[in-house]
Amino acid sequence: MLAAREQAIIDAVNRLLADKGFDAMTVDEVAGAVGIAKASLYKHFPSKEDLAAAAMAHLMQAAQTMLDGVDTALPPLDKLRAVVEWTMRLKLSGHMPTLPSQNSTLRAALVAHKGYMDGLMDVSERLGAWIEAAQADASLNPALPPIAVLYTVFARACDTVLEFLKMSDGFDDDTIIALVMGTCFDGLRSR
Amino acid sequence: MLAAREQAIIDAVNRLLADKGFDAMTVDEVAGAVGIAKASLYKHFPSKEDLAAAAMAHLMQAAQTMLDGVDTALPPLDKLRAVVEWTMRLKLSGHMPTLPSQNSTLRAALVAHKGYMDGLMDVSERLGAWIEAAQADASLNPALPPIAVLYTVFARACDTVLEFLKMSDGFDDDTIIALVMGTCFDGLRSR
DNA sequence: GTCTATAGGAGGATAGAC
DNA sequence: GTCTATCCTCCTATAGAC
Repeated sequence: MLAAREQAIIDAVNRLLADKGFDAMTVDEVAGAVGIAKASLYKHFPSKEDLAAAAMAHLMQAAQTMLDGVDTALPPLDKLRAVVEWTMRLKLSGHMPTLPSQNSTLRAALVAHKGYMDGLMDVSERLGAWIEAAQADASLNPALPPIAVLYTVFARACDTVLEFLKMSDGFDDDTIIALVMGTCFDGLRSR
Repeated sequence: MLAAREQAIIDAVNRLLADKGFDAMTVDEVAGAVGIAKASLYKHFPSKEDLAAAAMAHLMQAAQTMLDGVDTALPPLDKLRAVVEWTMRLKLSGHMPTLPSQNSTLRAALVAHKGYMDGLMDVSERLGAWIEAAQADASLNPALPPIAVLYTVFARACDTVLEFLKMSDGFDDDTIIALVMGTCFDGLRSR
């Protein structure tokens, strides 16, 4: 009941963060989307930053669930492909919250949020293991530092190419996914 | 004299936009950085959005100058590499202004700014010609729609991987450039 | 064109009743 | 825990003197 309400709040924050970003999102809008008063919102979450942190923690949970669902029999490179595709579909469908990387009070709220940090660590470690496995079987370029690969995967969540291609009509979501998956794993050059 | 002052304003805006982004940048900060009163600023530029548009127009001019300087004897793919490298070095050095892509009043100011739009068109067309030439000689993957390649090049200006790698110490700028140039053109997979 | 001073409004957060 | 009403700070923009 209380959990259900808080989940509704987090869902609204997720949508608004994906739509307009943290700065443009107002607490009034969140309250309006949930259908409660702003003061009630502040009984559940003490600040706007905490709202965003809760949404990001929820995103990490979703990521963990997705990782759990990846077929363990797949070659490691294909596991990574599945993750990148999931990330991009989330973004294309308007469910990927975006945060400004420069805002320091926001970063403070994020690192203070145990659920978010634990989720992020877990996701990073599991992806890191797949990356190293993919480099060990030489399907992934072994010359790349694993951390650079990890960040490149994470960056698909912020990729402006997706929205640009979505606006320049003529591409449906599947085509966009195929294109950006191609440039991500195979690069721009001919093979 | 007036031009010099306006150039100083634009330089300050450029730095602040690169540092904190449009929303976090305040007009007071811009005035303070230039060393004039806020009201004086508004005699030169009628709104905060116009400040940003002027900065972006200046960026387009810089891009055009850079394109002029690219050796015409280079193969088209290497011309594109030079552009991507220039973009990333600008970002790493803190001179790449970043604008929120969702802000509608800001977009209106941008499309209303003739200098910016003309510069953007010119840059896009010249890059487009290089992209098609690189696909014609098969150095660039001919299966990719040129517009997708163009956006992928533009996106290097917003790439979060650069700042992430810069923060996770152990990489200097040249190493970061080499890594991201590699993933951009050659992809994550082994060749 | 520069300044000081201020209008005007948006938005995060809170008081206090129920 | 929900509401209404309000506080207060910050920020864009302008008025008006010099």
